[in-house]
Parts: sequence; structure tokens; C-alpha cells
Amino acid sequence: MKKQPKIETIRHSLAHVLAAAVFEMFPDAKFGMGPAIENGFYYDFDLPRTLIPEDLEILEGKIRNIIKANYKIEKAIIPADEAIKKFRKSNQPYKVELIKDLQKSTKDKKALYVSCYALHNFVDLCSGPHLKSTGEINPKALKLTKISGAYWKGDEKKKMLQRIYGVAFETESELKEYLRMMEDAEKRSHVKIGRELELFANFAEIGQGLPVWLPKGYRIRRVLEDYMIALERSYGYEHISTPHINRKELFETSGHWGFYNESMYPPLEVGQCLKDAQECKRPKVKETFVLKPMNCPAGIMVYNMKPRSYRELPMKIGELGTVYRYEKSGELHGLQRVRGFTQNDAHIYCREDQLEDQFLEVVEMLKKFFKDLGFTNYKFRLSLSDASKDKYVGSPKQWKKVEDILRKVLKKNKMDFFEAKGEAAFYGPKLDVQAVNVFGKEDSISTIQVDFNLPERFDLSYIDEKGKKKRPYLIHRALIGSFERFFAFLIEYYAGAFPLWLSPVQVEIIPVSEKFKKYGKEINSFLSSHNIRSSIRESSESLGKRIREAQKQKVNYMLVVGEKEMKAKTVAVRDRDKSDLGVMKTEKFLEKIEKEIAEKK
RNA sequence: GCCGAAGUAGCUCAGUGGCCAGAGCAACGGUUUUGUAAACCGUUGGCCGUGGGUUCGACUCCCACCUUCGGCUCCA
Repeated sequence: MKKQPKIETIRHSLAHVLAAAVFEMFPDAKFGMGPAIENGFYYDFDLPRTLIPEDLEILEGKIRNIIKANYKIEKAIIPADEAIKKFRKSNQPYKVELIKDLQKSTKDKKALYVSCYALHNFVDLCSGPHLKSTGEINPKALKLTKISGAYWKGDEKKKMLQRIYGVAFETESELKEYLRMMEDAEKRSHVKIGRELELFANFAEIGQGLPVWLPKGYRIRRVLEDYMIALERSYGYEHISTPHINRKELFETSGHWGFYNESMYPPLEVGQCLKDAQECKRPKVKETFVLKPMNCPAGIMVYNMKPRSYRELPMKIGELGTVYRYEKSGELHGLQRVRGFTQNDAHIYCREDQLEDQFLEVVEMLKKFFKDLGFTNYKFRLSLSDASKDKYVGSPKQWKKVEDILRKVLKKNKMDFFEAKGEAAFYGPKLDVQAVNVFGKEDSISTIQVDFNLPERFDLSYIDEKGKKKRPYLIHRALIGSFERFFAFLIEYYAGAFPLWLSPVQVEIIPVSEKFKKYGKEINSFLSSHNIRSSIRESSESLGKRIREAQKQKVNYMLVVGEKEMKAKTVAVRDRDKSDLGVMKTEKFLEKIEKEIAEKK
């Protein structure tokens, strides 16, 4: 039996206690699976009716009763065939299916035994381990949190069951702390802050998943764009810009049309008459365009436009490329998952002997980028293929070769990473950067991929030193996988209080009264002329009110100017966090913040 | 796309079958001319998400659709 921390055992046992409670409430319930998860547990059920939120309270009560009764949780190991008979008799088709799956993966079916746990009058199939009795659970440290649908075995073609989620801890204070953290997370939600600070907006009229960057959000985006372009130039990148629509044939060549079809917007057919053929002035030639879901094919055209020499390699071509992907409606969320987004994308064409260095160079850039942002909580995920899925382009042999190279490079350079089977893109394995948002949800924000597929499909080549034609390697990378998703993450990470160098409003000038408006404007133009994102709050509202508004907008510095300041050519500086920083000469203040901006504070 | 919940003023929310649908903040007008987190008075603002139905009567009940949220699936 594998050892596990006690809290995990508690959570797992609680999943069973929940099932027992559901069994009490619905004797006809059919049971799916119920594991422990981070912070809690869930269990999937096939029930005679749809659950409503009030049911959770009832079930919680039943769970507490089961805990109070301190039932023993007893293990029994029985032959698989016998277990199948048992679960058939009690009308538990999902459990029967699970045992049959086990049998399928075992050589000697006859010798297979499965373990079951009995809890009062409820028996469940489970490998354990479990608590000895329900009394070990702290009834005050648990809460059923939500009901949702979940496909049986995670397969969208299979039946949807009802899933109940719960959270559980060893102590009541831990539960309270967790619930408080969730409430806090709600306040940090990028959707909420995005609205409050007017960073971005979604309009039903424009379309689902097609967000608009509002002025303040766009300011931040421009800073990031400039930063990335400068960073890439310093590493020898050149940049291009390719159109949003490309001919469909381009994506047939790349393989996207075949493998990515479902996620693409429907094609645009032009050149045909939609009205009366007589009146139609359009050319009769029919052409089909698609909104590009990826930047690579168009980017590759640039490499392929003329013969390339080995001397040109590595060639690094970047693009702030906007792509459109028709994600299923239920998958959309704020800026985190959208249908149109821009990538800080680039393709690196190189020789085999340059592959490792190039790969590491990208990792180096990535680390610098995150350091400048102040991020530390990210991890590298080596995303590999899964033989049981058939969504991949290319041969398994090719895949294995690339996957082995990536793994070798990572290990050789002692990089901290974890492997994830089945997380690869359909066109290649990748090294993803996973960031965790305020709700604990993990998402890829950056990605580096070695692509063996496209060089073949587009017949890429270079001439080597011996005059021979050779196939280059292609590294596909997006340090900002999507400005939209990245921004969502940034907003939540900083809770809207952006560091000075990113901040949409770095300085706000607040004249004490109307009399000092002119002086305030002078300072404002002075700062603006030095590329400081500065503004003036000159309304007739009280000073306190205007400071409050500026604080709520998370403005980094507030400059209060009145009689004293005007006479001495100074500003009274208020810091967003540390409040009063005292009075200083305007030039001195500019010097101070210019230094901070340069240091990316 | 699937399961579930929600949608009332720009924002946060009251209102559950019965007169012209409310509050606070915001916006606008006026008074105030302010010294570090909300001055005062007034005004405007709503096809109660959209369409259909039930009813003498619908924000309220029913159906469909749209959008949003929590999950599932998927993913940058």
C-alpha cells in the first residue's frame, strides 16, 4: 500500500462518505468515481433527478451524521468475477465497467482480485487506502462546494454524470482560511478588475470571445509589445507581419486544415455571386480563405521565399500575430480563453548542431522576461503525446525522436520540469510554462516547440557548406502565448496594482484647488513630454475624494500640488502603498521614477 | 458543445402575479475652492437580456434564443 499524507486519506474517505450520503438520499443512485483532489474531493453520480444547490446542505447534514456515527470503514479483497456479480446485482454498471477495464489490462483474469470498502451499509469499489472509521474526519473542516456535470471517464461521447465537489481539511481554521482565500481570489479576478479599472471589455455585439482592449489595457499591452520586440531584437530576431486571412490551401499544406479543422472559423468563400449572377461584378474564380488559427504557415512563406544558406542560420523571425480559433462556447472565459488573440510568436530555423543552443536560448529569454516581471511561481512542463489519442500529425517515430531530444536537453541542463503525457499539441511535443492563477487554475502562458512536421510539409531547406541541400530544424515559440491570457494572469497576479513600468497611469496630479490647476497642468505636460504616463484630476471634487479615486484606480504616484508647491516648484508625492513620501522638486521626482521604470519596479 | 446557475440604470444590488420599477455610487447641473481614501443640493438615467406564450393583468409563471458565471470536454 502506498503511503500518503493523512489529509489525502481523509479527503478520499470523505468522497466515500459523500457517496454513502447520496446513497441514503437516492437508493437508486449509480456510482461513478470519487477521488481526492487538491483541497478536497469529488464524486460522480448518475442520479434519478438533477441536483439543486439546496441538496448540498442536506447532503452535508447526512455526511456529518455519518461522521458522528463513527462507522468503521472495512476493506475486503474479493475475486474480480465475484465483485462484478455483486455490483451487477446492486445495479452499479459503472463499477462493473471499471472492474472489466481492470480485467482487460491484466493477463490472468482469473487471478485478479479487487478491493472493496464497506461503510455502514454502503459498499464501494476502491483500492484505498482509507481511514479506519468515519469518526476520524473533522465534521467542521469540510464543505460541499459545487455541483457540476462531468462526462463518465472524461469522455465527451459518454454520458454526463453529476459531480459534487467538496473541500476538506484537518482543522476548521484551515477550512476558514481556504474559504477566505477563495473570497480574496474573487476580488482579484481579472474579469472584475478589468471592469473596475477599464482595462478590457467584451461586447455581445462584437462577438463571444472577442475582447476589446480599452485605452488603459492597451497601454499595458503596448509596453509589453515594445518590451518583447526589444528583447527579441537583442537576441537577433527580425520581425514580420502577416495577414489575418490566408488561403485555405496554405493550411492544407501545413496540415492544420485536416487536424485542426474543428477549431477553425468556417472558411470565407469569395469570387462567387451571392445575388443575381447577371449583376455580379465579382470575378467568377472561386477562392477560399480562412482566418488563420496559427501564424506558422504564413511565417514559413518568408523563410521559403528564396534559397537559404547555412550562413543565415539560425534565422529567427518573430511576429505579433493575431490568430482566430473557434473554441467551444462553454470554454470561453474572460481574457483567459478567447477566440481571437495575439501571440508574441516566432520561428527559429536552424541546423541540427544549433538546435540545443537555440532551445536553451529561448528558455534563457523566458527566464529573463519573468524575472523582469517579478514572476517566480511558474513551472516548466514537458508536454508529450499520448499513444491512446489519435489527434497527432506525423509518425510516432518522429514524435519519439523529438520528445527524447527535448527531455535530454532539459536533463542535461539540470532544468526543473515535469512531464505530462497527452498535453502535446497535435503538431508537436512542447515545453510549456505553466502559471497558476488566483483560483488555483493552471494555464500555459508560454510555449516552446520543436516542429518536425512543417519543414517536411513545406519542403524547407538550406544549402550547407558543401553545397548540399539540407532540411532545417524548426523551433516554434511564443513567449507570450497569448497577450490576452497573459494579461489575465498579470491582472490577477498584481491584483490590478501594476508595477510602475507597466502601469497605465503612472502619475496623477491632483491640484489642491482650482487656483493651482495651471501649475498642475504644467507638471503634467512636463512629465508627459518625458514619456511618463501622467494625467491630471482637476475636477471640483474635494481633495480627499480625488485621492480616493486615484487610489482605487491603483495609480502609482499621486502628486498633490498647492500654494507651497507652486511657489517652490515642487510636488508633494503620495505613493500608492507607502502613502506620503514628502515634498520634492519636480525634476527630482522625474529622476526618481525614471530610475524606477528603468529598473522595472 | 454538454451539465447547472444567473441576467433589473454605467457599477453594486433591492423588488416574486396588481397603481407611473427602487436605493447607493457614477454621470450631468449648481453651490463649495478644498492639504492626502467619499463636501452639499438638485437633475437625468430602465423595452426588468431578446423573442414568443399563459393570464383581466407578467420584472415576477412557462418555452426558445442570446450573453455571463461554475464545472466537464478542449486549449495559447
